Order: sequence, then structure tokens, then C-alpha cells
Amino acid sequence: MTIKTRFAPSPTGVLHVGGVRTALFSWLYARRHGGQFVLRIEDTDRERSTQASVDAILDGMAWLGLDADEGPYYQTHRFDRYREVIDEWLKSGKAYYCYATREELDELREAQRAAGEKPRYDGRYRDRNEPREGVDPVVRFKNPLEGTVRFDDQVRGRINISNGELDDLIIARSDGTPTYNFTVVVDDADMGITHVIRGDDHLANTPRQINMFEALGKTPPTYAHVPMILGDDGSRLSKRHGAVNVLDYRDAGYLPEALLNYLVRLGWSHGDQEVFSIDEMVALFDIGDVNASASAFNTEKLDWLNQHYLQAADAGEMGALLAQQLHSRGLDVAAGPDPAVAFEVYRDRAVTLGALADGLQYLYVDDIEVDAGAAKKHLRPVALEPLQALLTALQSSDTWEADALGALVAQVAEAQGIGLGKIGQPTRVAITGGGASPGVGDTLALVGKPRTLARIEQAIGIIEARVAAQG
RNA sequence: GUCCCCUUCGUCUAGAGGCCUAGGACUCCGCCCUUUCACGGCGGCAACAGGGGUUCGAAUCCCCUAGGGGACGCCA
Repeated sequence: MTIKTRFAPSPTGVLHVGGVRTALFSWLYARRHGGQFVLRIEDTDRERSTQASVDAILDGMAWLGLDADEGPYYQTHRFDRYREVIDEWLKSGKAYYCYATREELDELREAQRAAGEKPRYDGRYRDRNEPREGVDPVVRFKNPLEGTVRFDDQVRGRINISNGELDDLIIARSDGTPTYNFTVVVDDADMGITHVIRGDDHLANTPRQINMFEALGKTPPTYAHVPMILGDDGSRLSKRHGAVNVLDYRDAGYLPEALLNYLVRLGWSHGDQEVFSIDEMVALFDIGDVNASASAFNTEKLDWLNQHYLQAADAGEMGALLAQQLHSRGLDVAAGPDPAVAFEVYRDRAVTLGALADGLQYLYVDDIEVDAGAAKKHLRPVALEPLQALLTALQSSDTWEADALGALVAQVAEAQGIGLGKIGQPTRVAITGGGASPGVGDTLALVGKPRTLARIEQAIGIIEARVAAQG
């Protein structure tokens, strides 16, 4: 049997990291077993589905490299097929029209809740077909009254739910459009899905879906319900915990392989291994190894992985991404060093490309503002003479290459009879505006000669003003 | 409320009755390297929810309690 999995999001919002994890698990499972992976857009709720959400799903999946072998299918394109099954079930008595109004249903639920019962449809139209004036009926599936639905969930193990707990769910709204629990079944059956890997918020739907598979005369797929992702505080991950939209992670400068690596380790592991290439995930992943308990999203660990991948990333590719980051900050990339070169110098200090771009702004502007704290600490009178000496030396330097510049700074320090730090720090503050940067030689090389000279002069000016102010 | 599910360091996890003095990773804290910041190296703090069983022996099996989560829509 060829394995076939699917990812079936509804386009009613952003592509959530929780959704991406189930997509990843489904994709990995299919790839691992040489099977197929299907993308299906569940857009039966026409009120809430939007094209923007569809685009977000497609963009996100493409960015992550979770390529589908089939699809995207759209449920709205399959309404004829759903209608066909509904008519058939209506004819064969597997489904029936229900004329109860929303108000009546609300009342019923309220009464049940008040009586301490589980709210559910009471079957009042199950065995009578009595059209009502002015009421467009919904169609309900005739769920079995007796027996227990049993299935072996690949993550949760054996699950038993009594049919007595289930009611007759609506499969077509009063406007005739089909609903989720029904369309999923028809689609999974028609598309030959063998393994359904999804969030565990669907666990309670599964028995009724299995009953519908039987009504269809089909064998239900194997199910695996993956626990949801929690926020730092243990509650369900949502926007208030920070970014949940995968595209926000892309825009912040996270690498897809880092996000995927982070997500695959949430609920799944392989011994002590933390870093997995895509190929390793494909080779090692098994849905049966996924934990049954929920796990919390932790940005620090994601950051660590992203940094890890950045350290080994291709400088050319990272340069292009960094250029986008700089550009989105309104900076002219042509006004500074090749971003690929800058990345190479900074790669061990980059957590995300976004944060890196923030820290590199000084390379792409003519005028920088010197941080007050750094100036106070390092642009002191004692630094005046070393900076002047360095300025002179740099002015007459005919090469502008990192190693040579580093050596030059060291020579000046020695000539001044001071330690490297006594000249390195003031220089760093002068040319970057802050107290942290790569080696002085690298930094000078990146900044370039004209700006370096101008900035050292500016720093000398600051110190002189300070001396003057102190009298 | 009813039904279902979950429970190892702060977080992600290893652990399938003796290998556990409970291992790894992130975070945090030290030390080393170092002109700064990082990287890197070394070290440290930190957990089996509680209570009963079963067993020669339990983080691992069973039961109860507590806590947490989910579902209960003409949403998906």
C-alpha cells in the first residue's frame, strides 16, 4: 500500500506554526515511506475564507519546502461531489432533513447544560420527515445509536468512544453548503488518504468521521492526533504569545531549516540528537514516536538553532537575504559593503538576519550617531592621542584590507605604548557608534576608508569638546 | 456540567522493571579563550505531580487523587 498523507488547512487566517508542525509531520511521513503528500484547502466556510489566507498558506509551504505531490485541491470546487453523496444518503436513509431552527437548538443546548448533561442534538427529526413552512432544513447524518467506535491512534493509542456520546451532526447547512466533518470524509476517501495526521482538537471528531466512512462503504484511514503547541505560560499558543504566523518568522530572518528543525523536535526526538537536516528527518521520523503530551513553544531554542544554521549557511545566499532585510529598513545596499561580505564577518554573531540587519546599519549610512553610553566610557581624553595617531597612520595607508588594518592598529598601540584595548575600543565606538563589533581590522575594512577617517575625526571632535567643557 | 486526553529539570526531551548517583539540548550562572561583542571549550544550578499497590527491585506496570488541556457550532 502506498502511503498518502495530506495537510488540510482552512484559509481563515494566517498559517500558524502549529499547523506547520502537523504539515511537517505529514510531509515527513509521506517522504519517509516513499508516499504521496496532498495539499487540500478546506474553504467550505465561505464567510471566513479569504484569498489572502490561501496565499499565505501557499507562500508558507513554499518557503518551508513542504512540496505537495497533489493539489492544492479546493473543497469549493468539489461541491457537486458532496451534493451527490448527500443526495444518495438522503435517499438511502443514511441522512435526513432536520427542520429545527437555530433558536430551538440553542434552547435545547441551554436546557441540557442546565441539567448537567452534554449538549447534543436530540434527534427530534431523525425519524420523521415533516417539512415546516418557512424553514430551510439542514441535512443531518444518521449516526449509529448503539455500539462503540474504536480506533488505534498512532500517537494516542487505543481510543474508544461510545456512539451514545455522539449526536447526528449537520452535513449540509440550510443553504445547502456542506460542512467540515462531512467534506473531510468524502475527500479523504476519494483522494485515497491512508494516514490522517492532524491536531488533536480533531480527536473528538474522529469517531463520527469513522462512522461516515462506514456509511460510504470505505475503510477509514489510520489516524494520528498530534498534541497542540502551547505558549510559554502553558496555555494554547496564540498571538499574545508572540509570532504564530510562519511568514513572520521568515520576515524576521529565520531560516526555514531552523524553523523545521525546531518544530520537528517539539514532541519528537531521536535519542540525544538536536540538529537534523531535512534528509535526516526524512530518514528518521516516525509518527509513532511522537509524544502524546502537549509541548510549549520556546523562542530561545529556535534562536539557538537559527544561529546554528546561520553559522554554516552559504554567504552568497545569506547576503541576498540580508540585502532584503536592509532594503526593508530603507537602507541603500549599494551605499555599503557587499552584504555577503558583511555576513561572512558577522556570521558567528547573528541570531536572525533581521537582528543582524539592525546591527549593521552603520555600514550603509554616511553619518552615524555615537551611543552616549559607549562614548562616555570609551571616548575619553586618554583616547585622544591614540586616535590621532591612528588617524594619521590610516590616512597614509595605501591598503584597506582587514588583516593589514588590524596589524596597523596593533602597531599604533605599540608605538603609543598602550594595550590593544586602549585603542581598539575607542576606534570601535568611533566607527560603529557602539561598543560591540567584530575585530577592529574587519570592521575598518567593512566601513571603508573615507567613512573611517571621517568617523575618527568626529570622535576626536567629541573628545575635544569634552576636554573643553571640563576646562 | 458531560465526554475524551495529558503529567520527567523553567522549556524541549532521553528513558519500554535492574544499565538511573535520572542522560542530552535551550536558558541561566561561573571559568578559559579574547582589544569589545560573539563563536568555541570546560564546569555548575535544576526534574520523575502526590498517594497507594504489584514486584526481590518502578521514572517505567495497575489504581486513586490533584493539576492541566481539548471537545461538546448551520467554524474548521
